[in-house]
Amino acid sequence: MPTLTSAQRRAQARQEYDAFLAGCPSRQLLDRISDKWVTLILAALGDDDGSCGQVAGPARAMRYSELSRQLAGVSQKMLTQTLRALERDGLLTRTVTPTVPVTVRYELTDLGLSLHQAIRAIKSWAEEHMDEVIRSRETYDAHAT
Amino acid sequence: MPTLTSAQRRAQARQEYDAFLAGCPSRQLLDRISDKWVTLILAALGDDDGSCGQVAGPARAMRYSELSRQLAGVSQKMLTQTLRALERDGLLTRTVTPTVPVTVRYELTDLGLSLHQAIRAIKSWAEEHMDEVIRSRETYDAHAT
DNA sequence: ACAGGTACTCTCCACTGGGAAGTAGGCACC
DNA sequence: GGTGCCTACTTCCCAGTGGAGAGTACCTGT
Repeated sequence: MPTLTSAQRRAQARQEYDAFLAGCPSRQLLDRISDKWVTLILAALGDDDGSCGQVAGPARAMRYSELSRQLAGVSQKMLTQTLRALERDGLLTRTVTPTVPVTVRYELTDLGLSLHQAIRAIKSWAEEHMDEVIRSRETYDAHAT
Repeated sequence: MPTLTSAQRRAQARQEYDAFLAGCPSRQLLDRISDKWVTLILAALGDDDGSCGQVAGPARAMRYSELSRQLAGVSQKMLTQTLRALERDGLLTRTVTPTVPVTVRYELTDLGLSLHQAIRAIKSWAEEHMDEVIRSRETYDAHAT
């Protein structure tokens, strides 16, 4: 085989890279936090409100229905799925209390709390710079027209 | 209409929330950085290698093909799309030089660089705690079996 | 006995992102 | 001089992911 097409070369590179990717912990975490609902749940449980400074409250532990209400955009499927994933990763604990209707409480672990701190940094950035981003979008769109 | 079903109430809550959501800058940003490729491009351009401590290099500006190589997992479609979005948001600049085959250079703006700093915090967290997460997953899976 | 609440699960569907191939347009080799 | 290659994309098609909404199990109050 004399020459490889660029497509072939790219495919090969990707394969090597994927193999390397699978073994990279940081990348795995990135896939985890690159999930909209993960960050929102972290924010909701991490005492600061997850809803832009309105429904505040230092609620450290929350019930399924509370989370569902606070993150109103989430589908029940994704809420359950995401909570399970976070529990699996040791970021929160799930406690079932066999009360009248069962009560399930979700609470951040120390690990989850520490990740929440990192996410707060992103949130601060957003609050500080989001207006710049929005202005940039406006001028960009204006030029594009 | 005497009673609303819980489904109806939920639907209503979601609508109000969505309307409010649209006006929330932090949430908009969250949608932006909750994109796998956005963070990876930020990492690649932000001088520290985006590839787990291997292909290091303080390359501040990169060409399309360089990015494509370094983030080998990305499809060309998504790379283009993501770069355009980041340019629109004022996080990076796109410079076309009409050389023999056109050369396009992408470079972080100060704004992009500052976001990169925040993302580094997440990266540090990952490097510090990812082994705990992995261990948690293993024990969780073991119990589930 | 029947509506209601909690914490889910299930099914269907629309949209998103991936893969691969195509495009423009200029050089370069034969 | 035509075939082929380079970069930086765009386009098309398809599979997988997430959302909407209904269904489930179990108990309670009236």
